[in-house]
Amino acid sequence: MAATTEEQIERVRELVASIPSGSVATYGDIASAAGLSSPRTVGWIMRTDAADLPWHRVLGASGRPAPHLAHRQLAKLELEGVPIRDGRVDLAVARHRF
DNA sequence: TTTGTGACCTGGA
DNA sequence: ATCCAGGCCACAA
Repeated sequence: MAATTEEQIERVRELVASIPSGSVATYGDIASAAGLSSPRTVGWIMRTDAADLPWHRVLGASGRPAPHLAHRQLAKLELEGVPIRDGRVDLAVARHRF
């Protein structure tokens, strides 16, 4: 696969949209499942063309999103029933398996 | 074109 | 546990 194509972006959008409420996924998992070359590309998509997607269900591998979003993410996730421990998401339980 | 930046990941100190 | 360095890909100036 060469550079990122519309198909890849579409795939990522589908994956993010397919995450059920109460579950979360990591950038690395999405990148791997979508066939992207690097997890960084997923972050790029989120920033540019994922405003209408449940991006708040996407976290980093550390179970903690970016600093500026963390506040919002955790609040929404907690409302959806995602297990949060000490400001960190319990990936072992909330992680969605594709 | 080159450079800097970013909603990342892994591994080592 | 946290911090740093290298690798990764795409974009804006």
